[in-house]
Amino acid sequence: MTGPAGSVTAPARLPADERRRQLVEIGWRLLQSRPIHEMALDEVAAEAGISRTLVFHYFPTKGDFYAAVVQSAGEHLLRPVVAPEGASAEERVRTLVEGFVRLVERNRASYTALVRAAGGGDQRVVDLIGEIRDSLVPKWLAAAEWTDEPDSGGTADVPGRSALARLVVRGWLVGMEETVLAWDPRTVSREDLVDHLIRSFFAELELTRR
Amino acid sequence: MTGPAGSVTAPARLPADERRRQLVEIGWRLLQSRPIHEMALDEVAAEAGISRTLVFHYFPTKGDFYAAVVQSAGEHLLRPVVAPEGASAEERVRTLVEGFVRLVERNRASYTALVRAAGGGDQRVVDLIGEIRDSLVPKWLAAAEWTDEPDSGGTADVPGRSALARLVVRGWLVGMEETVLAWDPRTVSREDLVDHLIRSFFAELELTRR
DNA sequence: TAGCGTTGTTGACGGTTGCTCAACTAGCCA
DNA sequence: TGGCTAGTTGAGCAACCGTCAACAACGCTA
Repeated sequence: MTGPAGSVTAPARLPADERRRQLVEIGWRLLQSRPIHEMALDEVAAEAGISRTLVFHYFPTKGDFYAAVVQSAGEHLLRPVVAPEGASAEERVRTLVEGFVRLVERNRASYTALVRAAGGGDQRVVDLIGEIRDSLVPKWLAAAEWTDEPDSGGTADVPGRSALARLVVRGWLVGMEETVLAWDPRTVSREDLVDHLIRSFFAELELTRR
Repeated sequence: MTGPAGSVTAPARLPADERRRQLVEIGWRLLQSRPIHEMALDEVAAEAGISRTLVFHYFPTKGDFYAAVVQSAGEHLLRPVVAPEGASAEERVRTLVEGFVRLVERNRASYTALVRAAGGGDQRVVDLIGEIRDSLVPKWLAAAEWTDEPDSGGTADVPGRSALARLVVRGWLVGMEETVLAWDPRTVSREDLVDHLIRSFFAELELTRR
């Protein structure tokens, strides 16, 4: 009903990759206002000023489109959360934690939308979010300067204690996600939250040592 | 294609509450084989041997039905996880952790289905899962014999340090959920997992103390 | 300029599903 | 017999996913 956002004239003829990017960008924008399974491809098409059929031309199925959106969203959201190069373990972890808290503070809608998408039903999307989480584990382990004990006998088949560490860090990350999302600044100060998360991370890691 | 599970004859005329229970039970069963938003009410109706319309008679909307299913599932799954009365804090927490691990081991499909439903889109369902999680927090705090420090000045408006404890436990619970679900017995032994979770819980709690 | 292939684009159609409405039917009591 | 209550249903509407065959703009060659 409302005219297309960009050009008011006839829908421009776009090269494939640009159209793809445009659609993903629109999907990402829409995802922030409604849960993923309530976003109809009709809406996306209308927003882009093209026919629904064209969307299916670029993304053979709804799930493919959602997967592309989630993938892109994950990258954009998590890119700014990085640990500084030359700093102590404590300082690096602090930077990561604060980066994440800031991310949630600034993009709450986007982030919950992304996480919520994990349950959206489409298996590809669920797996994708799992992979994104997995990819975060080494980042955090590296920030804490955690090194696998070489004498623990870790191999591909018989992993050492690091398997526990990775598992634990993954769980801790999800817990932190939940904690920050459920956090109410009126009952717990930002400082207390960040401090606790940092110490909690190191404590958790230390517990896996023996 | 396959005939109805129960009676082969004409669909029995059931009293309202029984029909409700039957439908919820069917929904619960179906939920274990497919994600929640892929479960069509058609299927539920067919399984019960009644018309789709009748389902809408009992549950005015799809969301209402899902909410009922999730509610019931949550209760059934978590009921057996309880801490023994006269035991040490350590022993009580150990029982809870082991109860939960056993729950996941035995009902992996059901449990993932339940958790996955948290992102299913319907706001009622999301809230419901949140409430279920909230309801677990006091259970775990009690098991650890955690008492709010009376001098910390906690009131309804200005909660004491216990607000942090509750928040942290909530996050920890979600993390544990994730950890146990992602756990692979071939790389981490059951014993190591349980031990770590117990110590992690107490450590986390202790960290909120100061 | 005409011809032709490549590629972005579309309208129309089919099938499924959430949800509504008016009506039918089985029991039960006067 | 009549009538009320309560469980149940078929038909139909609207929204949405996905398919198919065709149209239209652009580049290339002659």
